[in-house]
Amino acid sequence: MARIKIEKNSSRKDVIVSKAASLFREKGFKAASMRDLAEAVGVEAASLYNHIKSKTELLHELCFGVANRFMQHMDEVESKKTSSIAKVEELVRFHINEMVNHYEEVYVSDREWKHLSDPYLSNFQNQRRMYRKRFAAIIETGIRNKEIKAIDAPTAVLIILHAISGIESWHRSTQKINAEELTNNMITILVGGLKNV
Amino acid sequence: MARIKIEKNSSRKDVIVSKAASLFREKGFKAASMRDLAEAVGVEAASLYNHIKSKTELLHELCFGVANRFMQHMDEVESKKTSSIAKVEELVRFHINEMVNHYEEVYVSDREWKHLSDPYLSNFQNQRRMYRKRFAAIIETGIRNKEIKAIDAPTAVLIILHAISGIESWHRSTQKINAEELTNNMITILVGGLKNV
DNA sequence: TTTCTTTGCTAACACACGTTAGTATATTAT
DNA sequence: ATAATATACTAACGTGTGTTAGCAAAGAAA
Repeated sequence: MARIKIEKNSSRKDVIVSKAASLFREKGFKAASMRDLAEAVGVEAASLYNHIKSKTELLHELCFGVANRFMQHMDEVESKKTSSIAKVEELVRFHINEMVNHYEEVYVSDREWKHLSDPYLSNFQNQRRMYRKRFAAIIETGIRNKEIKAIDAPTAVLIILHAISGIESWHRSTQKINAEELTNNMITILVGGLKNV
Repeated sequence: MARIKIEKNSSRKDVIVSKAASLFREKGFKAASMRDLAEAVGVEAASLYNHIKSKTELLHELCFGVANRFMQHMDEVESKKTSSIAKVEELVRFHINEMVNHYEEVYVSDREWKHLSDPYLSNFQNQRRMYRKRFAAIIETGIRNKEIKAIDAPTAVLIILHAISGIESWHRSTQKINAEELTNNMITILVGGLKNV
């Protein structure tokens, strides 16, 4: 009888959620079927329901797992007593790091949240909006301090966040530069471009 | 009997393709059903098939329509005798313009091409790869000319293209700055950030 | 008006989907 | 060893999907 193999400190549900992340990333939430997922896990489709409530729950788990990590990091950054530009850089570094090392979950959370349903959907959208506002507020402070160029802060946030999500292409590309180099390049362009000189 | 209303110089198929764009954008290709589309068009689902071959054909139409426009523009830009930085700016302006004025099609082409199937899929992916290579080549020339900062060109392309696709968020946002202002802000950050000073 | 073509309709098909019920088999606790 | 629990299986359900067949009505051409 096939059995889901687990590693230490991880439940069978964790295994399912993780496989779901890579499947949802590859095919999209709607196009990925529970039978696909079952096959990836090595079990029959019905068996999955001993561990999870529904397909949608998997999406919740992924989206809010990612959202909570980002929110918590924002809390930490805001409470620091560093310059605005340093805060921006730390936020950007965190984003890049998440995108490089937790690619599948972050990607899914970013692209597939549309398929959440209320009240989760509204909740998620609010968190996103809030995160971006807080990010923009940091940039605006930097502009007032003359650390940062006088630009439209929401537009800058939009550019930064989407640019980072472009690391998706990096993951797919065959001739990858290494992760550190990628990070440095992105920091140079994104953060360097903001600095007042 | 309901009839698809057409405007001058446009077929009924055009109407369907256009409605498909906004539906695919809103729900995603897989989640949007032909019955949804039929309702948006104002007709029964089966009637659509008097004008189109399949659901997938709609996606082909959208993806390659967009891809061809971008490719043709790249041809034009490459053949000009202007500086590299001017070429980059023109490419960026074109992208922004397309994203602002043909939002739905461009968005769908960008996010839903995964659901194409071979040989269309490979064809589309190749076109994308080529486009990016040609974009990167322009930047590299600019670097050799000392017009542009010494950065990793493919990374720069990745950042630029994804940043622009972030205009999606601008479309969804309630307090939009106007399109011209948005364009100027993006040009400032993206193109300005490349220039060697 | 009559004929031909276009465009719409209803009905239905075959299939893939998420999920549940009921049951068997491992693993863990007593 | 026995009982209890966790996990897997097979079978099937209802639903929604893309699409086709066959027929009706509308518009264009004669």
